[in-house]
Amino acid sequence: MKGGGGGKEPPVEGEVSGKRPKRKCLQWHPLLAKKAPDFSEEEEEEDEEELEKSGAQEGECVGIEDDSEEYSSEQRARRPMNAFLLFCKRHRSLVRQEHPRLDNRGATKILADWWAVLDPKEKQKYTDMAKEYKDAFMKANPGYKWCPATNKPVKSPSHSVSNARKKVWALPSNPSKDSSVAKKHPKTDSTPQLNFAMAGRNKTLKHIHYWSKIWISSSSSQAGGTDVAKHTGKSALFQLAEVRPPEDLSVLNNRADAPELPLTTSSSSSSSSSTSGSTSSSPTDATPSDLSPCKTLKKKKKKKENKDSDENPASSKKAKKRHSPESDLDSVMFTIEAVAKGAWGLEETPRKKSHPSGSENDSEKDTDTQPPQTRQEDKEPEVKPETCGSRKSERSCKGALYKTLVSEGMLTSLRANVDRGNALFHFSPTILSSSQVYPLTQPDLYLLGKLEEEFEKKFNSLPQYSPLTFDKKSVAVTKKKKPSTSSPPEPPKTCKGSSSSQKKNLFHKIVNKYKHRKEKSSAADKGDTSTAISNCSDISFILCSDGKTVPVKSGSPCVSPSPEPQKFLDTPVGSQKRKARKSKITHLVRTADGRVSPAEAEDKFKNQDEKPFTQETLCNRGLCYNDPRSAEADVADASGGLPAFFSLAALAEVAAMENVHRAQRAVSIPTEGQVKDMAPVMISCADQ
DNA sequence: TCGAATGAAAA
DNA sequence: TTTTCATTCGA
Repeated sequence: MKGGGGGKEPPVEGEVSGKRPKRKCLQWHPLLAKKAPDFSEEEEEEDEEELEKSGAQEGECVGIEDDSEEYSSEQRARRPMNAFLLFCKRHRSLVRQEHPRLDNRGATKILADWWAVLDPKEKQKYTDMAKEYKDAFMKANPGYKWCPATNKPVKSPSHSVSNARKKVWALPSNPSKDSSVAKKHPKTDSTPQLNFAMAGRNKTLKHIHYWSKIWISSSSSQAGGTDVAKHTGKSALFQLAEVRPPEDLSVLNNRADAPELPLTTSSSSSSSSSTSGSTSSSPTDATPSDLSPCKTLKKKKKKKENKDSDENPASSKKAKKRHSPESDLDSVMFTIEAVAKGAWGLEETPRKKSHPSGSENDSEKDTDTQPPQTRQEDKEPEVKPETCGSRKSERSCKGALYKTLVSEGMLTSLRANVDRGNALFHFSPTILSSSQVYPLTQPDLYLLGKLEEEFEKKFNSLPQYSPLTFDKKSVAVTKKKKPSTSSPPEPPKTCKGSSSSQKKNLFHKIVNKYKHRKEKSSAADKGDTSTAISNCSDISFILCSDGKTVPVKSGSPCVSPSPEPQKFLDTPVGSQKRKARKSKITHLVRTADGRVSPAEAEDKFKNQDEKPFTQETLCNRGLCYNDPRSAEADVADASGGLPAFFSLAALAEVAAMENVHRAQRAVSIPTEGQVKDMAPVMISCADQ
């Protein structure tokens, strides 16, 4: 089953261990941000050690292992997945199920098709999730750079950066070196140390805290959170518990007054958008930890270039650097406090869970099954917070929480996740094991587990469409796209000439791409012939001259921006995207008079061939595909002579509102039937 | 290790 | 404007 999709990273990674897996970046985990166990077991162990160290030592950095150094250096968090990737992750298995023989590439194509067809609303869900994910990530890793840039830090494996090790959490900061980066970070060892100091469990806690909030908030907002919410709350408690260090505790005490959780705020906002921005500007400025994640290496070029120099983190600058650990602690403290006050609970509002919880008493229901203990525990969660005020209590709380979790089944789930390894955030066994050794307490683990679960739940909550559905939809779209192969577009690519080699690669890629497409398309065609699109969403988006889009229901009349032919936005063009720059690619659309611009036409025409369905079909179905990407679709229309509308996914919503205003000019969109009659309207991206 | 997709960020 | 890299995993 689905398992296919699932992945199976683990095995591979393990092997890789020797080499680095492809991914140099560690997978980012909300909690651990850095520690992902991507690497081999050994690495994992190292990680553990690191963790331990950090945790235990907290301040100290001890280089544990040399290896670790490398490791550490590499330890960059992996960049967060974007909406599409989330979508792929969620649906790849389905695709594979349907098309067992299909390789990932093929699956990816299909997914792309699905994505293209995906209802904007649905897409938005993924987008939101991605955003949330990213925001959280950024918070966790303030200085994170997607691309190390030039960097290259990449260090060759050989060299080790002793510092790196230390850093572990810290900065991997950027080793980077790049000027830009470097500037930001202080770089020096000292820095690392600082970070390091923070690190350890504090950091971990921080992350946890952060995530808890985020998820909680989100969960609350979303339905997903039912149980989760509740759990989350607990998790908060856990956090408290974790803060075992007397210091922390003391802090707590001090902080008693802390108002609400700052994090909370942020988290809430996260949904909106502020996050990243806030982050950067955030008071703490935490830049510090940037992990330069990606820096990775990957690229060959870079590697060669290399790195050595890079290594050093030289960056001196660092004005920002720092993120004070304190701040982190503070946040934790706040959280704790809040928890103690019970605020947390409020926030969480785990109400959903409340049902159950509601019982705590009610819990019995669930618990019936379970041992009596469970019940007690259930209650505890809520109660605990208060209790937790002091250390002792905390511990007790932990225990209680732990129990609770167990009783609730969290534990199980956690394990399950681990086993699966598919969780959105992978908890590697390492972590688990580490937990034992490591300062992380079971509760911590649970907490993590919860978070993960929450995350996963969210992830799971994302709609997952049945292949059939997509097939139907996609079929139409797909066909359109795939056909393109016939003519080699241009390879577009304007490559700057960057390196000839690159060009070659590019060229090669393109060629292959085409090949695949052809194959694929053919295959696809075979497979699905049906064109039923019934499922398709009926909403289309029209791009306004100003670039905004207006959503329209196929059935209902709409306004179009201007009668004039517009250009299409640069929106990406399906698979072709990579081939040609969006901007370069012209989508053609039909103007009112039905003409299509030549260039555009070419591309489209290519596609046309294959596309079986005409607009009618679509229209009939009530759908108008306008995939931005699939210019082809347009083309198809062209061929069909039917008008096509382009739907813009994401932005549409927002734009829509505005557009509406503009509607005056807009031309109403014809219904299917109308459409037929009407000449197709092209929408141009450019205002011109 | 590449590739296939999309998307976000960086150079 | 172009390049990287995030996920997945067969080839």
